[in-house]
Amino acid sequence: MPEPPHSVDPVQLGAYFALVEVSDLLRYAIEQQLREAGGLTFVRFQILMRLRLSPTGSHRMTDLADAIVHSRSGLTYQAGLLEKAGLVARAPSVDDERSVTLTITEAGRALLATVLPGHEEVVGQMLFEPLSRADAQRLADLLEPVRDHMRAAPPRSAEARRRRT
Amino acid sequence: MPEPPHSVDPVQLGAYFALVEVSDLLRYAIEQQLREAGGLTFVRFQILMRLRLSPTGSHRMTDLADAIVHSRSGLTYQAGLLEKAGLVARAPSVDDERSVTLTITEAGRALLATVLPGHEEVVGQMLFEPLSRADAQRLADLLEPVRDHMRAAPPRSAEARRRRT
DNA sequence: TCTACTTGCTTCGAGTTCGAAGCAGAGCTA
DNA sequence: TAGCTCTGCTTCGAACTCGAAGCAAGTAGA
Repeated sequence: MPEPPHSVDPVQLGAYFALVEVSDLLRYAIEQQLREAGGLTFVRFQILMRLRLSPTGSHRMTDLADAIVHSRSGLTYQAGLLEKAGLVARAPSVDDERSVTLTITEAGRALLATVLPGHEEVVGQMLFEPLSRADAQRLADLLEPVRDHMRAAPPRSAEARRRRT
Repeated sequence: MPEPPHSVDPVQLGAYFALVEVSDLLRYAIEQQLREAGGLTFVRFQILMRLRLSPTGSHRMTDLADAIVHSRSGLTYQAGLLEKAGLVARAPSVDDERSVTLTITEAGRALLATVLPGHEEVVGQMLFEPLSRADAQRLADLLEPVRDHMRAAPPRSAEARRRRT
C-alpha cells in the first residue's frame, strides 16, 4: 500500500513561509533606514541598543555574541568597527583579565538618538500598520513562548556545540 | 513643559523583538541542518524549492531575485554555484534573449527529497512545538496580511528603487 | 604547585552579500 | 530604420559572516 505523499500541514507551512518572508523584508527595510540615517548595520545597531539598555552601558563580548551574532569572531570584527568609529569603548574586564567589556560612549548614545525615530517609524509602518493593538499583543503572545523554547532547546552554534562536547 | 520621553508601545516592542529573535534563531538552525544534510545554504534551498514548486520546474532569474535575494548579482552568484553542482540548468529564455531561465534538474529534485524530511523536522521542533494547531493558524493569520502589506508598500531594494526612478 | 583542561577573545581564510558599473538584447518614437 | 531608453544579467570590489586555529588567562586535580 503506497504511503500517502506525506503532505505537511498547510497551515504550518503558511505560517512558516510568512514568518520567513516578513522577517526578511523587515530586516532589509531596517538595514536601509539605519544605513541612510547613521551608517549603521542592523547588527551594530543591535549591539549599541543592548549596551544602552544595560544599566552600566556595558556588556562582556561573549554575552553580546550569544545574543546577536552567531560567532565570537563576528563580534570581534563588529566591536573593532564600533570602537574605531568611537561609538563604543573596549576594555579588559576588571575581574577577568581575558574578558573584554564593551561600553557605549556618549557618541554612541547620540547616534542611537539620531537613528531611533526613523527606526521606529520603519518598524511601525512595515510591521504594525496592518496590525491592531490586540493583534500586536497576540503576535507577542505567540512568539515569545517560541523564542523561549528556541533559546532553551538547541545548541546555538557549531562553536557552542563543540565547546559543549 | 518637558516632552514625555516618547516611550514606544511595550507590546509592539515585545512582538518586534520576539519576531527578530525567533526568525534569527530559526534561520540559523535551518542553515545548520541544510548544510549537514546536503551541503545547502538556506538561500540555495529556497531557490530549489521555488523551482520545484513551479509547474515547469523553472523561473527567470529576476523573479527569483526579487523573491529570495535582494540583489541580482547575488542571484547570479548562487545560480552559478547551483549550476556547477548540477542541481540547476541555466539557459537563455526562448522569448527574450537577454533573460536567463533556471530549471531544476533531477539531481536537484533528488537533493531536495533527501533534505526535506530533516528540514521539516527542524522547523517542526523549533517553531511549532510550542504552538497548537490553533496557534499556528493564528500566527499565519497575523503574518500573512503583514507580508502582503510589506510586498505592496516599499521599494524592495536600492537597486529596485533606482530602477524605478 | 605543576600540569591539564577550560574559557574568552583574536586572527585568518573561505564563502556570501550587496551596489555600482558595464554590456547586450528589446522596445519605442520619429 | 536610426537613435534613445529600458531591461536582464554579469563582473567587480568592498564589506560582513562563519569556523578553525591559536594564544593567554583562569581553574581544578594530583
